[in-house]
Amino acid sequence: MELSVKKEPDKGLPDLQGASGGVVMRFAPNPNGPPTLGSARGIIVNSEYVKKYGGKFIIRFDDTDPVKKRPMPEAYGWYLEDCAWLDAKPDLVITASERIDLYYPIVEELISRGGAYVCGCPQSVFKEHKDRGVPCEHRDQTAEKNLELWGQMLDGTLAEGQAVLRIKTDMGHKDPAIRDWPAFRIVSTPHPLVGSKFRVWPLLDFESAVEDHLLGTTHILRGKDLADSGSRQKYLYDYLGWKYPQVIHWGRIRIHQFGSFSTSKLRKAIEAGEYTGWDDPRVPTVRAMRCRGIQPEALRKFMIDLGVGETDIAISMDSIYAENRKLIDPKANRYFFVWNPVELQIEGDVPSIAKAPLHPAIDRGYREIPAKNKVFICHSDLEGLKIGERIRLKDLCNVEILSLEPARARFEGRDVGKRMKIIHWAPASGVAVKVLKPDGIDEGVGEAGIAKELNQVVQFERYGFVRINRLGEPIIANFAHR
RNA sequence: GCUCCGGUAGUGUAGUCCGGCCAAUCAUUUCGGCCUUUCGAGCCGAAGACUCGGGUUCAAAUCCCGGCCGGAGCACCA
Repeated sequence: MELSVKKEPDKGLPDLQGASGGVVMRFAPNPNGPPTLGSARGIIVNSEYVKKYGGKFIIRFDDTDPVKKRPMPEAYGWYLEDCAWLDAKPDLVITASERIDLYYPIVEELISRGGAYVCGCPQSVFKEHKDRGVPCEHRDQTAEKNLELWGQMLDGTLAEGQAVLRIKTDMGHKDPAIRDWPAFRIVSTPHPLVGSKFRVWPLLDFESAVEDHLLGTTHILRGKDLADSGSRQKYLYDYLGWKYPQVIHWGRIRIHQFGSFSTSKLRKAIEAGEYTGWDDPRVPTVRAMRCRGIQPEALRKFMIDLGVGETDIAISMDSIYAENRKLIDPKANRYFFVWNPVELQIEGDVPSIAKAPLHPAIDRGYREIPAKNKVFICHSDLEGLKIGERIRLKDLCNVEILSLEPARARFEGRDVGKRMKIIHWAPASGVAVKVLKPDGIDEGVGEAGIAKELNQVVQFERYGFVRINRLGEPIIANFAHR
């Protein structure tokens, strides 16, 4: 008898076709800034597939535009740093700008096989040809002529803007995006990494296609904005007799809390001083997340759960925060931080030391906070109090409110009462703390023990999780989430 | 204008290829209760979705056609 089998919900990433023998996958950023959350998705999902099937994970810097998307020399290292932090160390790192002379022999081969030609049409003229679907005069040049012109591109006889190398596809192709696409152009601006070593630079479609072949890439994950690239590149693969990798496209990712962002826009805003830097808590970079105490595992889990759908998605940081909270809640020590502090005078026999657990559920010992007849409480807490009300100062004592302005209270015993309103406080001798949040800055005073938590994630009770980033006066913490 | 790709709860996501086990998964979110010397933590419970219209079929989230909505490409950008 056959048992009916309940369909199991798929966990993790969908299977890749033809991946059983291992995969070679790459993430190919242009290093014109540090990785953003969008890059993190590419880094994480590619590396996760390599972990799943075995093989090689490659970081390839597609830095072939010295002008419009000019690379930042520092950014190459930033990518590697963030990859390591994301537990996605590449097996191989290559940089396209250092490999341009690998591409030139391929061009000659292509020209000889009639797959490419040097086109001298001004951009606007060629666009007309493309729109009408008719070849331009250069398309039928002989291979010899093309080789000669290619040589002139390389040796400087032809100036920037005078010629491009095109891949021959089909000028009558029903999709205008596919018609004879440009593969190389002349750029006289020096490249930030290799200077003026090359003057003829490949465009993305060519560089990426050739590198994917050279590196033995088996599977490509790319944004669906590049969906037409495959159709273009297949012509090149056919001329050369290469086998095209499997391709998966995914949609654009937007984040509610950050709106739409691009590396170049961020760069401008930072240069203009709108943000303090690439790790400003208001910015959606991987390093900003790190400084806020977001754990790499949280990012990994989140990105893997997103999967590889082609739909454009608008996600909320809430899900990342929820993942992160599960990870850091058991790890983070608790401290008191009072924002918008106001003084509370307390009459009577207030204990001179409060003994409070570093964690409510896990035994990690205690912190000792000096108290006295004066403490700080939050202005917002004071506003909610009434004269005569009895409340508890957490881990210290109970008090009865005598007056609100100025704030005064009377010691009313140390035993924890049932159903009593509990607020937190900070010692009069506390340290200044400044919390940088995505939506503003909170300043206040915290207990001195915070200074022992440099580079750690802690929870400020009744406030949220923060990462302590700099000691000093004040101590600087970046806000993670509630 | 030409071309391509999508559309499952507020947000994501599984299921769609190979129709029935889907009165649709999981997470997040929101709300309620319990617990708690912080909390948006924990425990328990609830809310909430197949873009629309036709067709095929005993049976459609799943296949076909059309509409609507959304995204992308048509750069000497990546």
